[in-house]
Amino acid sequence: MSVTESQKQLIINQIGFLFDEDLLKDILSVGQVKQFESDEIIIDVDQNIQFMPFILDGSLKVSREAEDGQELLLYYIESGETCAFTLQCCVRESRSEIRATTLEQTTILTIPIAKLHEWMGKYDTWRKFILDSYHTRMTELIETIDAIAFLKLDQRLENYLKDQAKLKGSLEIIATHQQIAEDLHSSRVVISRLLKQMEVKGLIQQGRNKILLTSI
Amino acid sequence: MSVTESQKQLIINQIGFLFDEDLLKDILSVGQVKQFESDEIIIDVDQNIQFMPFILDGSLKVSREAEDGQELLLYYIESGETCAFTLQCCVRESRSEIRATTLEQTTILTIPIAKLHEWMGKYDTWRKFILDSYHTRMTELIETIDAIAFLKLDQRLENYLKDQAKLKGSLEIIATHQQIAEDLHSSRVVISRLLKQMEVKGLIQQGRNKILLTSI
DNA sequence: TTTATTATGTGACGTAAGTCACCTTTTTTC
DNA sequence: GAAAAAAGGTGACTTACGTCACATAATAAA
Repeated sequence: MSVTESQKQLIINQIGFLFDEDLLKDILSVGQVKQFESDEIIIDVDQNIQFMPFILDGSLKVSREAEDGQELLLYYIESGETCAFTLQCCVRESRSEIRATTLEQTTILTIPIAKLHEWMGKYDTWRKFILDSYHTRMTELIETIDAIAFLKLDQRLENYLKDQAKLKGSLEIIATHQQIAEDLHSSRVVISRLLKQMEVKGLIQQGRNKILLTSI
Repeated sequence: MSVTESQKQLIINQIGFLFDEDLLKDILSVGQVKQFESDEIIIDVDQNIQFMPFILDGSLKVSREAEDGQELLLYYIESGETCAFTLQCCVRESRSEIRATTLEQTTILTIPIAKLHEWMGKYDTWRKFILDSYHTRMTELIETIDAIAFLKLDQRLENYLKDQAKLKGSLEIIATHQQIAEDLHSSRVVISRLLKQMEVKGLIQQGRNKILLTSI
C-alpha cells in the first residue's frame, strides 16, 4: 500500500465523491500523499512536471512571472481541486508556464503522469473531472482579466482581502503590505495608503503583519 | 450527405490531419458547414450553445463584456481551431460566458453537442484535440493577462496592430480608432494620440479607416 | 451642391497610481 | 540594552491615461 489507512480516509472524504469505485481504487493504489509547509514552491516556471497534484488539505496560489521578476496572482487552488495546467504539461511533456506556491501547511495527493492519459480513455468520471477543472480555471482566469481591466485598485484590494479571508476561513489575514502589493502587482506605498483609507472608513483594523476584516 | 464534396475537401485540408480516419468519417457525416459574413455574432454572452464550431476559413474574435457594456478582447480563433468555452458549455449545459464575433467572411463547421461527449470516450485523437484546445486558450488568456498587467498601452497597441496584420495576412489594417479603443478597453482620444505618435516615429501610415504598418 | 454624419486631431485638465525621500514604530539580533 | 532590520506612515512629485470641449477633414445623404 502506498497510502496509509488514515490517508485513504482523507482521500475518500475530499475527492471520493468525484469518481466511481474502480477509478478510486486505481487512485489509491498509485497515488502518494505528500506534506508541504507554508510558502513552499510546488511547481515553478519552466519546470518539468512529473506528477499531477490533488489538494487534500490546505491551499495553493498560482501565479505568473514577467521577465523583470514581477509577479501576478492568477488564482487559488483549494481542497478537492487540481491544477489544470499540469494536465497538459504532462500530455505534451512541455514545461510549466506558472508557479504554484503553498499558502499554508498543505497535504497533496500526487498521481504519476503516466496514469492520466490511461484514465482518460478508461473512466467517464475522470474525463468529466478533467474538463471541469479546465473550465473552472478558465473562468477564474477570465475573472482575473475582468478585475484587472475593469476594476480600480481599491476595489481589487477589497476583493483580495475577502478572498483571502474565505480561503483561510478567518477574518484575520496574516500578510505584510509588501506581499499584498506583489500579489496585486502594485507597490507597497500604494497598498499602505489604500489600507489606511479602508481603516479610516472602518472596514478593517490593522496590526503589524495582520489585517482584521471588521465590516465585510 | 450533409456536406458537399467541395466542403468535404475543405474539412480534410483544414482539420483532417488532427483526427484518425474513423473519427473523420463521423465528423463528415454529422457536421454541417455554415457561412457567416463579417462582424456577425456567432455566440453571445448568456446564450445557450447548441453546437461546437470549427473554423474552416476566416477568423473569430472572442471577447468579454463588463456590466456597463464595456468590451475587452480575449483572444482570436483562426482556421483549424475551435472555441474551448463551447466544449464545457455543452457538457454542463451552462451558458456562454463570452462573445464570439466573425472578423471577416468565415466558414464554420458545426458539430452537434451530443457527439462531443460520445467521441471523448471513443477516440484518442479527439481527446488529444480537446485538451490541446483548452491548453492553447488558457495560454492565450494568460498572455492577455500579462499584457494588461505588465505592458503600457503604447506597447499593447503595437502588439495589437501586429496581431491584426498577421491574422488578416495584410499590413493594411481596416479599422477606426474607436474600434481599436474598444478592443483594448481604452478611449478613442488616447488611441488617436498614440497612433499619431507611431506615425511620427515612422512605424505606421494612416488613412481614414485604415492603418498601414510600414516598419514592423 | 448643400447638409449631415462620421472619423480624426488637439489643447486643457482631472485622477489613479507609481516613485522618491524620509520618518516612526516594532521586532529581531547580537 | 544597543544596534540592525523589517514594517508601516506620509508629503511631494511624476506619469499614464481618461475626459471634455471643440476644431477640422472626409464621406455619405439629401
